[in-house]
Amino acid sequence: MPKNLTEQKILDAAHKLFTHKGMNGARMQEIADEAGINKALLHYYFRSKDKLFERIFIESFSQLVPKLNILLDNKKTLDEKIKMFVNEYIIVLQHNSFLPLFILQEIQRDPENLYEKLSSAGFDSKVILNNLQTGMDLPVLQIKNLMINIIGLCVFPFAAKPLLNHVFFDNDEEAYCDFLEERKKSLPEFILNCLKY
Amino acid sequence: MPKNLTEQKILDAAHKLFTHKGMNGARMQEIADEAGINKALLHYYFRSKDKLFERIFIESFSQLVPKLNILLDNKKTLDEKIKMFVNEYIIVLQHNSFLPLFILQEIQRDPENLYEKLSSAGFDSKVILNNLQTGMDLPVLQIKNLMINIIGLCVFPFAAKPLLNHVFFDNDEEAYCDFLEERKKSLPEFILNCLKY
DNA sequence: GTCTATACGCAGATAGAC
DNA sequence: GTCTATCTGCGTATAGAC
Repeated sequence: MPKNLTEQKILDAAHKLFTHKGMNGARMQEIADEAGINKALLHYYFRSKDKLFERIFIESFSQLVPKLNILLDNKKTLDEKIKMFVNEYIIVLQHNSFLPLFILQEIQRDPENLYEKLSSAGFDSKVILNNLQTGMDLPVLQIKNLMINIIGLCVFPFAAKPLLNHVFFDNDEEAYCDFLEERKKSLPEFILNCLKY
Repeated sequence: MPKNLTEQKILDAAHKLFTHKGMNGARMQEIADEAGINKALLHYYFRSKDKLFERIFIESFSQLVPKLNILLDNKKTLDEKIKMFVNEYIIVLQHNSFLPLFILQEIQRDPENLYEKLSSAGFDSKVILNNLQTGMDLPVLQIKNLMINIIGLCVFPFAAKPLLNHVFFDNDEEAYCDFLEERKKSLPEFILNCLKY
């Protein structure tokens, strides 16, 4: 819980603007307006745009990292892992529609920075890959492929949402929500089917 | 073929910078440097940054649109359509690694603008959906789901490339190329498997 | 066509009153 | 803590010489 109300208003406004427009697209003035305060106050609380962005970005992407570790839970079968992972991953994204594109932009803008954050958030791809491999008995490359497929399938409908919603659902927001809701169930089936051959 | 060499050098430079950094991230000075010419010359040839960007963006994304119409070719079976589409789509992306994120950023930055361009490039989702539906006998929602899956699976490895290459291939560029090459074959199988149940 | 020099505006950041 | 006013630098764009 943040110290006071102003700080929280700034964080909320910054979250909205940064996730919608990215680091380069968002303006400090816009953030101040959105928060209903003055530009100078932003700097009083967070010193610089970089620092404010850093704060928002870490808070946002950190929500996703723990979900990856669902794939490590040895008490579950592969089926259960995938179902639970997809479900929880999509739930986070439903509450943060702009997160995927936000992260993708950062992947491009400053990859080195992101690797460090991933590590310090407790992500280790080798552990996950090893774990999956002992449970599945497939070549490593196929496991990598599978992970990329799973994540891509979760992420893409959000990253491309404005376009997909227009093309496939005539910009009907509710229809798109239904579509995502349905997808939480159908996607694990889609993925698991591919593994049965 | 452009009128002269300078114009071509500018277009090449602009293409590189815009696709790597997006409209907001790219700087006119950088583009001029990359082209080995002066900033003023950019404006002499293209008047404004907006106009230059417009030119590059249309040229880039137009390469992808025609590929979507592969799905309309009634001389092919569904299997063949999907195989050919995935293959050709990925080939374009291999020659334009930054295209996916470039387009995703534009989806966010100015969606309205993009819809118009899609239409004028000859894209009509309803025609494609209708065509697929008569061939497949599935509910419309499932067809939409399928299309989103196919495109997402093609696009994601490129949109997230810098991160995926680091996490799964230790930044070995060649390994990542091999992975994409292999994927051109395995992806259609992955998708078609899901449809056989 | 291509350059140098410069105008102009905007965005991030600071100074200082309250 | 919060404001107004202001500085500084950068990025786009233009003027004008060659």
